[in-house]
Amino acid sequence: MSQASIPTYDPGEIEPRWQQRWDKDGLYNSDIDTSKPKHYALTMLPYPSGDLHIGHWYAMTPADARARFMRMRGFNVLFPMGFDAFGLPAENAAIKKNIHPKTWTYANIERMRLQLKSMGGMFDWRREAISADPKYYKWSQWFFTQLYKHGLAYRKHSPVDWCPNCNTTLAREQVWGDDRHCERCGTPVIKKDLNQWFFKITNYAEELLDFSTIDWPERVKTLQTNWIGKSSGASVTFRTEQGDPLEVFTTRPDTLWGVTFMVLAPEHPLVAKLTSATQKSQVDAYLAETIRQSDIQREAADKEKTGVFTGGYAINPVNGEKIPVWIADYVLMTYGTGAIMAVPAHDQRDFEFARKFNLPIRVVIQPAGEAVIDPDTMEAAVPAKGSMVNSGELTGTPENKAMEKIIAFLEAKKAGHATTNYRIRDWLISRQRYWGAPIPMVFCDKCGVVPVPDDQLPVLLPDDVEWKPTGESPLKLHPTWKKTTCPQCGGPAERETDTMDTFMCSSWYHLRYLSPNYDKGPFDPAEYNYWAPVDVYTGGIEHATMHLIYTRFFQKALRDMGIAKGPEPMLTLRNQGIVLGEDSEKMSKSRGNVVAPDDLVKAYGADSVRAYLMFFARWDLGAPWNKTGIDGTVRWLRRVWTIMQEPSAGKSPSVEAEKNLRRRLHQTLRSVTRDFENFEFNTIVSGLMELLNDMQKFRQENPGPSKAWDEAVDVYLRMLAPVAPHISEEIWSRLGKPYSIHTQKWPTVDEQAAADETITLVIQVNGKVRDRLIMPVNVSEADAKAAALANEAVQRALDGRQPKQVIYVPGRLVNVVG
RNA sequence: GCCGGAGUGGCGGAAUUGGCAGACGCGCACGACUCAAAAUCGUGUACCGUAAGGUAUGUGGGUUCGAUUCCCACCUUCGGCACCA
Repeated sequence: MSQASIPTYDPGEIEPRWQQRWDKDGLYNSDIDTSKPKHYALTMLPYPSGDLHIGHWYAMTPADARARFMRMRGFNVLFPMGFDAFGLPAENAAIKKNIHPKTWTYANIERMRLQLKSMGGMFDWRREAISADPKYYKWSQWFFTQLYKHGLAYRKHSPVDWCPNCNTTLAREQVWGDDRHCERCGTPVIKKDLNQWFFKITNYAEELLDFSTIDWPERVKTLQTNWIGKSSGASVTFRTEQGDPLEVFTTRPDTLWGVTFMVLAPEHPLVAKLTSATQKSQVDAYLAETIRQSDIQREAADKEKTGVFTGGYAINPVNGEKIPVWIADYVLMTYGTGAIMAVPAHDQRDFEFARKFNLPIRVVIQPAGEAVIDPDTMEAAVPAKGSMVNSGELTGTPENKAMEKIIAFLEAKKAGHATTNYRIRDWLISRQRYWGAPIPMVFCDKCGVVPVPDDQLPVLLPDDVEWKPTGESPLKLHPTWKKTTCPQCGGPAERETDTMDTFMCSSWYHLRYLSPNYDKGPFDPAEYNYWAPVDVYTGGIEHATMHLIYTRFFQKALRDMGIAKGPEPMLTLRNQGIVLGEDSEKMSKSRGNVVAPDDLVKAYGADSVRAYLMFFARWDLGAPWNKTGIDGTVRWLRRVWTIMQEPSAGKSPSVEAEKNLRRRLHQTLRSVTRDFENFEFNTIVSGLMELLNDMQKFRQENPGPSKAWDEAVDVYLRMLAPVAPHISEEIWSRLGKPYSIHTQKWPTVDEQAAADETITLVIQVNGKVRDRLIMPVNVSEADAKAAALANEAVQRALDGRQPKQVIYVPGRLVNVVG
């Protein structure tokens, strides 16, 4: 057989053929097998938007390669796939094209499933779960009622964020940026007062800060930590003149003697009672103005302070002083207690307010050794670092004792105590949209709010609905759907007409994958006990303070309700970056810079696309797409194709040549193995490219039969298999090796073969490289130093000077200092 | 303002623990094959310099025999948070 008899590499023929074979053989079915360690690998489930995007490929193919690697390493790997099928885009597309959201969604799923299959992934499709499927959302609803029964779901009338474009409320996590825009569509949100369902994620604020049992990226942990926003301080209770308790939260209770006024949020419940007759018209005018302004205007940090005096006073519990109470919109009702004690000497915001309204300023913290601060001439609040002064019986307390002493003082006076505040708010779960899981609650005039009993779940989403948005839940406008009977008393009742945030569905999908058809519970306990938790989770960082915080909350809630075990749902998390368009901008249809994976597969084959996506950027960073770059991986796979299949004929290699080949082979195996473990996909491919270059050179010089060559081909194909599953399977089969390459063992590094026999000894003078010498690996220190000192380039660089010192790093270098 | 990521050739990037900076690939240039082109193969490719050599990992310092790597102070950029008490 000559080279001419090796057919041309034709991925278009090879790839579908193997995909069908694997499918037919159930090669990627994962079943419980207690004889093997399990490995649950998961990528964030896609939304069925219509077409598989290059971003999906970028997320999924390296994850698939790693799952395959783990399988070859002897793990029983589960790598499932499904669809986050509820959500707004379905409704929006349906409105635009006048098709039912369900039709649109399921047609897209069909399409995307085929596209996913073209990737050659090792998905176990028997485990596919679709969140819009009643047998799925039955359990989303069941979880809702469970949370309700355990006091973790509640309904509250409050001001909430509303997206006027999406026509629905949003959770705080789904409102982004300076201009407080909707995370989905970018429209700035407005406030509305509505009765909405919430999940008590705040109950878990403290526990969510604990990442000690999981291996997650620092970035995600930081984002979540910032989001949770823990601050420690004290709760201090002032009293109004009328005797009402007026509680504030402060991180600096040691500045209590510096309080010269108090400020309430305009919405604070005590405002009306505190307002004096003379101030009433001013207060009312301010309240009216505040309501008129948007949140964005109100919360702009650079805005000049505004506010009015209520005419009322409060008593400072530490010294009995009577201090004026103001209202101002820089105090937010949504944080702390909606009231603050103002310490203008040591807080810049309070300082600005005091200067503007001529309120007194009193310094109560004095830095050691600095000039005494004059409140009349100071131009900004001074940092409260130093000993307490002007603070009654606590005057003189040093900084490091201040907190401890003031807390004890407050507790003794029963005026306050140490406490912690969190920025995170409860998760608003209600959505005024059609294409979601109905919230399974019933309102009865007699019995109040009643959860739908388990045996009446799921509460089915009706198909015959006017799903165009009106600002009201489409289910509310359905003529009959909401009418029901009370599960408790049997009397007439109405259903909740809001649907759930789709992040509810995605909070537990990793559990549904385990047994998507199980009907006695959300998941089959046998499957759960074997597979859970997720070992490796991969996806985008944009979910750091949405999905990734919700799903952690969900796991903790399930654990506390006795439904699941363990504190965390996903043990290891890795984020991929973003593939930008060739113009370095985010890919979008309107920019016309979208790269379509289908076209790439058609032009180059899935294996080349997979390899290129792993190779072209650091996976965690992403990069702009480069059209010509893929030629590199295409050429590489073509060369693999011919070199691996070239029959042996001619001169056989020397023992030395074989030894060198094996050394390179096993060194590469070592690095590729390590890189797979570390999610360093780009160097896996470059390592394989380098080895191929070496193998090609070897083969050009030694085309004859060789055991080492056969070994190299065998090991090379195994290493290639996770990256390029089709071509490796095809060559493997054409070489007459047993089906399937994907069930073969990952090769073991022969450390002896991988060991270097010679080293390149770097010869430096004063840290600058002057020469490189090939030396035996076991060269003695004396010999290495002697060789360096005798070196011509070293002598030239020394220029007659005597070496002061000679540094020897075994196996690496000699540095002559002189 | 606070927190975090990232700054290395024309481009994407590589460099176990502080020890050969620029692997691998793209692009480019030249050459081979070809009537020609594509494909393929080969050679070269950080910068300055004819060379010896010198200069280079965002900037400026420091530690060290030796720094892309460690420390300090900055700059740029991306992301998050922010009148959060």
